[in-house]
Order: sequence, then structure tokens, then C-alpha cells
Amino acid sequence: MLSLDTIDRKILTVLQQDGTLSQRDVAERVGMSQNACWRRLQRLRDAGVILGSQTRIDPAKAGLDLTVFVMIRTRHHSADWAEAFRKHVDGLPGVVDCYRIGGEWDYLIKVVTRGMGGYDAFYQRLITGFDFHAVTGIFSMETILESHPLDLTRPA
Amino acid sequence: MLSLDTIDRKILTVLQQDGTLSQRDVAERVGMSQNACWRRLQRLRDAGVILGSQTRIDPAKAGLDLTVFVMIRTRHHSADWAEAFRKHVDGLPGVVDCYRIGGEWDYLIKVVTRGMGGYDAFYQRLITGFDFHAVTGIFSMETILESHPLDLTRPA
DNA sequence: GTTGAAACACCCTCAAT
DNA sequence: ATTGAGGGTGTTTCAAC
Repeated sequence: MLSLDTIDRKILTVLQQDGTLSQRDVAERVGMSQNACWRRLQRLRDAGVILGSQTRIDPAKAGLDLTVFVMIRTRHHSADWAEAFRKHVDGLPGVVDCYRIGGEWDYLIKVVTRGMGGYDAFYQRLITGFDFHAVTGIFSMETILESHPLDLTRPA
Repeated sequence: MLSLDTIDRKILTVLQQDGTLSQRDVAERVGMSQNACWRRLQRLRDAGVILGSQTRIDPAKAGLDLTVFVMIRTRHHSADWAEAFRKHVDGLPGVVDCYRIGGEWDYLIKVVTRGMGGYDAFYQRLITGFDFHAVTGIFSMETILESHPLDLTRPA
């Protein structure tokens, strides 16, 4: 793994907060020349530390007013089933995140959708072709924090 | 609320997938002139639909190998306590998301950290000064999808 | 909505230190 | 590591349609 020094971590922290910053601004904030900063960014991109950039949308302002955390318990524990499930989830509109988890449940899916009707539409698509052991939804009442930058304060 | 037409939603979808695209590229992909596309972006930014841009980091490549979903049940249900808790969470390193949720638990926090030691450090900081009724952690075994673009296929 | 143009900022590379 | 300079590209604002 590429080891990140203090300046690398500063650069990554700054760019996680605002991905629109110019290289000049980034360089200035981390106390470097624009040239040196550019070389570091190249290295971080080549190493795959920087995955890319994403424009962030306010879900509510786009009419997406409902966030649900769906947990799933499966009956099947084969690699084939897991692969089929993964492809299934990847094709479902509204899915933002999906994790395989430990404990009582097997999968956790974050869904952002348009009201309860949108969630039901998601649910119907989710269960078509799959016979889950259990499905439950935890509804978000309020988003307190979202997409906070990763904490890079300690060395990697 | 600003109503988004088909082209707005195309623009937002494209920029959620790749925030580094130039306005020329975006304009081309949505079938517009660069000038008209620029005006739409201005409007979307002014309306707050576009919140900004974020450079995405590979957590594993930055040494952050553990994702935990922490659920909390509180003893207190006053507005003052909620505000104090919110501020507390906002200052905790490693927190990526935090939601107030319905059901058996009150809060859901997504934490990305450095191994079990990092998680324990988070836990210790989480509970200092707060006397929660219950805290539980759901550990991610595998990230299947993360930060997928919001689904804007239906009108807002 | 469109095109074209001009002024400016930014990105990337190079040379020199 | 740094500065400085140059060419190409992107952004922003015009005017005209």
C-alpha cells in the first residue's frame, strides 16, 4: 500500500471537503507549490487512493424525501447466490449503498426514494425473483450528518 | 421547490457519476450547447440542488479498513439533549453519516475507521459524557456498493 | 433555446534552480 | 522540494440570432 504522509492526508482532506478547489488553492492550503501538488495528485490517482469526484445533490430538493435502511436475512449462503444477489441489488433504482454485514442480518442497503410509494416500489422490485428469509426497513426521520470526509488524521 | 425537467435530471445524473466532467462534456452528453448547460448549472447551484463536489477516497487504500454501523438508544428525549448529542457526534472523528431513525433504536451512525482499535477509540469517545441506554455495532464484512448516484429518473 | 468570440483562470509540462 | 514560463483547455460573460 502507498503510504501517505502528512501533506497527502491534508490534500485528501481538503479535497473531500470541496472537490471543486483548483490545484492552486489546494497547493496554497497545504503549503506547497502548485507544481508539487500536481505531482502528488497524480500519484494519489495512479495509486487508486483517489477514486474520482462526485457532485453532491440535496436529495430533498430533488424530491427524494425518504431514506430507508433495509436489512435482509437470506436463506442461501452459496457464492452463486451472493453473486446473483449482488447483481440484483446493483440494478435496483434508489440503492445508494449496500454492505454485507455481520450479526443477525446479512445485508444492509441504504435506499433514497420518493415517499412511501417510492419505497414500496423499491421493495416490490427487491423481492421479485428472490425469496428472502426476512426483510426489514429502518426509516430515517432526520439526516443529521451525511457524507462527512473520512478521518485521515492518523498515518496509513 | 425548483422543478427539474428531463435535461436537469440528466445533468445531475451525469455529474453524480463523474464530477470532473467539463461543462462541454456534460453539455454534449445531455444534447445541449455549453452555454445553455452553464446557465442550468448556475440555476441548480443557486437553488441548492447541487450542494457541491466531493473527491472520493478509497477507504481501504487510506488504511481505513473497518466500517461499522452504530445504533444508539437514548434515555433522553428532550430537544436540548438531541442538540447536545448532535454536536457531540459532529465532533467525533470517523463519523461519516448520522441519522435519527424510527423503530427500536434512536440513532444510526456510520463509522469508517482503522481496525478494531480505531473502532474502540471511537466508541470510548462516543460514550464519554453521554449515558446511552444502549449501543450496538453492526460490522460491515464487505462493501458491495457505495455512494451510488441518486435515482432521478422520475420527475421532482 | 442557439452560435461565436473575447477575457480570464486553470491544467499540464518543461526548463532551471 | 522550488519558481517561472508557455500552450492548450475550460469557464464565464458577452452580443447576436
